[in-house]
Amino acid sequence: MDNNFISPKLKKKFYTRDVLTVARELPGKILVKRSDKNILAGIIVEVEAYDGSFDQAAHTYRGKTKRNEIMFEEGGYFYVYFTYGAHFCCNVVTGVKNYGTAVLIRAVEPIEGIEIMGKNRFGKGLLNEKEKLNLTSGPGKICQAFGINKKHYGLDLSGDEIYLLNRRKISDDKIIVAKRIGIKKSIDLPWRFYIKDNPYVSRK
DNA sequence: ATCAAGATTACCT
DNA sequence: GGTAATCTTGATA
Repeated sequence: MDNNFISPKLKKKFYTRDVLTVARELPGKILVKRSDKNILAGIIVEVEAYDGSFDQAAHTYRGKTKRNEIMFEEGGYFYVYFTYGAHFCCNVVTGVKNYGTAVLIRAVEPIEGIEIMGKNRFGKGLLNEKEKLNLTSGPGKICQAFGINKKHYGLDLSGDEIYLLNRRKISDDKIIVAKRIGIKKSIDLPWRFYIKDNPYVSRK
């Protein structure tokens, strides 16, 4: 096991800042999911910011509902939603209470528990190169590989089940800033951040 | 009660 | 490149 795992867990303070600040710093951090049976982990390589105060693509744009209520809490909670009849997507809530902001985790590079992720995604632990690249290169894929679902809605990221670990910040010249993917409103906001040339990024 | 849309993915040509 | 699959949610009546 490499020294990624001695990195400290990101604390409340990290998440309670402005959503774009947090989104910019998330690539390079490590997503961890722990259970009594195993540890799954991956380096975040792609994210998108959502801000309900004026961003029409955000789930919080039209106010609080049962589905999005956790996004109106202060930063540091896990927002999981279900979409297209098939996929869960996971987010990190940011900002202060009542802001309605979060960062969607769109892709990670798997580093721990790859065999279990393979079983969750493809029903087998031994993967070829193509399958490995397809493990967690999209928001729905991450949740399937990590076994993230509705049960994890609203988890506190300072707890022990799901959390992020710090790592050195990725330098600006290695972060690509782009328009977000898969939305039909507020499409021009440059709120997607991903690591340059990383093969696990969902799309160029 | 009904309905349309969706922060996607896998599979097709 | 394009599109079917699939069902929860939120909006409207």
